[in-house]
Amino acid sequence: MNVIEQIKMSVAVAFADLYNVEIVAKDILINNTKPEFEGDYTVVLFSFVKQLQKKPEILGNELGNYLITKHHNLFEKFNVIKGFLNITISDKVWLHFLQQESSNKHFGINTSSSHKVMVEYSSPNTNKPLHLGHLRNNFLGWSIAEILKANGHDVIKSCIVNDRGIHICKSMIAWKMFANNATPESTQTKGDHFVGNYYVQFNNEYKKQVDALIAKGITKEQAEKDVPIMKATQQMLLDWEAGNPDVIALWKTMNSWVYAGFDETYKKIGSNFDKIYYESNTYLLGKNLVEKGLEKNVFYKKDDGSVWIDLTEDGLDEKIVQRKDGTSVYITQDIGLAEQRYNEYKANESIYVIGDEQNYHMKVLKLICQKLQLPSADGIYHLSYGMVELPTGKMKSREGTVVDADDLVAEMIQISKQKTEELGKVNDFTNAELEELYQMIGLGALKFFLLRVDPKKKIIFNPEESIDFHGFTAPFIQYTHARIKSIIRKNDIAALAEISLLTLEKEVIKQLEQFPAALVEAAQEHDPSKMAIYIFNTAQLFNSFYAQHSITQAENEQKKQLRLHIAQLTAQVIKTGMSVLGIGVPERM
RNA sequence: GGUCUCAUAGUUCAACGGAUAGAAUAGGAGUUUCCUAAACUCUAGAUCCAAGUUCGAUUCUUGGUGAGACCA
Repeated sequence: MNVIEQIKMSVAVAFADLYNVEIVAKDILINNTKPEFEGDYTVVLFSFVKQLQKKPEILGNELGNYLITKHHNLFEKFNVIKGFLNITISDKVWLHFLQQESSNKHFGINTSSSHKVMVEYSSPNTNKPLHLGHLRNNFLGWSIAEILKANGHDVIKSCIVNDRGIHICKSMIAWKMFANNATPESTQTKGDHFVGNYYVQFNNEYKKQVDALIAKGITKEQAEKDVPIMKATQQMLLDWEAGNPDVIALWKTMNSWVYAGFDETYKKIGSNFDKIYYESNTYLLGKNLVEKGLEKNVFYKKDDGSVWIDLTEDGLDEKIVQRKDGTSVYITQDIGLAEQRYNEYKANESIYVIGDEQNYHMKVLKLICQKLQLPSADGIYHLSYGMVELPTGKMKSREGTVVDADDLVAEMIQISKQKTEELGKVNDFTNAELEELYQMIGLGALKFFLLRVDPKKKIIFNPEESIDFHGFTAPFIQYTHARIKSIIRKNDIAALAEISLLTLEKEVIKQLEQFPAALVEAAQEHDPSKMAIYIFNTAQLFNSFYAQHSITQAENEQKKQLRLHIAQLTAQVIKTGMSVLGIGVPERM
């Protein structure tokens, strides 16, 4: 049990013992004591004042005396200021903790849980390459999966590839029209970019054709429907659905190009999946559920034959689930896929990492699943995240204002190379080691930049200003790790002695002791930024300690050993904490 | 039109209803005979507006303003 939990428990017992009132441990608020006051942790007492009919100061003193007397192993002293009971934890507690964990490679990792979670993320379209927004999605999804794993859950990473539909046909049509049988190989182009170029070309041609029709006096609306290229695309979609061999063959070929490109990108950024679903296999799912819904009177049929659900009682709208021609809509497919995945994996929880533009859609999805009484329904969780925008507004692939994922990754690696060379600290590295280091730092900076922010908030990315390598960044944390490792390489670690702690020594240990709780919180909140912030604070605190107190040249051997233990555990916490964010930490940099 | 998000230093981000609102960066001033200065120390600087609930509100409620998303 961690220190905060112990305080809560003993305060709850104290309330029962002293005043005969029952207070649940989790209702007791414990804060880090502010630096300007003496103490390690603070119990906030205001909320109990009314119930106990006691002045805060008196309550604090009675409580403090009780705690000191009953738990003299845990608490050393206390002071009371207004309604705040500031408690100093005994140094022995910190030393004991450090003794226990300083060489534990799995500190903070939980291995026991019966919870099974599926995390769906990435879910790309196969008509264009990945951009910065996809990177946020990938990093978030991958990280939350790792955070859950570190909490002992059984995690399945999944992905639904949007590999069919009108947008894919657009790329295909444009390729047929303009490519002259060019291929990624023949043009030396990465497959996803190659296909994406034809998607762009489609839109250019489409605009041209629309303008031509408007010039002939046709209205804009009509022109947009009538243009030959659009008609051809729609016909191609019908042919695809009918299984036309030529169309299917082209579709398979072009998708395979895209997958080759995606694989390269995924490999580089470290995304991977345990299970990949393809929309072309799942888009017909859910039809049987429409029948079931009608039987259960969850859905109703309109006169034109379309099927709807009325969600007005839940504060939402009426929502169509099947068109009058019998084709299903997105939501129906999603319900069908949810059911199929549950049958396959029986996960207790299903996390969808999807942008906040789909908040409404996901709310509806969960609600319908609940009304259909699907067993997976209550476990649906939408991990919603804000869009990545440019200073000029939203990124639009049609307008060419997207920040390409491959380009950005390459740029970050290039910058880290340049900075590393300027500093010249690793000139003895082999080329392979250098490449690995550049990648670790460049990608780390990028991942941290996207993960350190609360997922639900949008991120403004300014391409003019490159992502920082100083301050609240991954390189700062990586650097802290490298410095520690440098010391550890040169010094042997021996047993800890019982000595008193200086303020910064204690502060670092106290921070480290909170790591398991931080990992739990990040999982519960489904929020990697909690971990990013925690790790940064830890590194920052350690750096202050490092600047203030020499480790190798400590006052005496006991102090040196103490600090070596602190350093070792700090490095371990940084390594584990960064690893769940998908960021590596170097031995040297 | 309806629903939902968001609004904090110049900028980018924190803050379970708790003490004088924390960081980072940019600005100003410093630190290297000593473990890696991608670091450290000091300094200045902010809760969109107005009511309400509360011992206490950046946080909760209501109404505005501004930005965005979604639903027809």
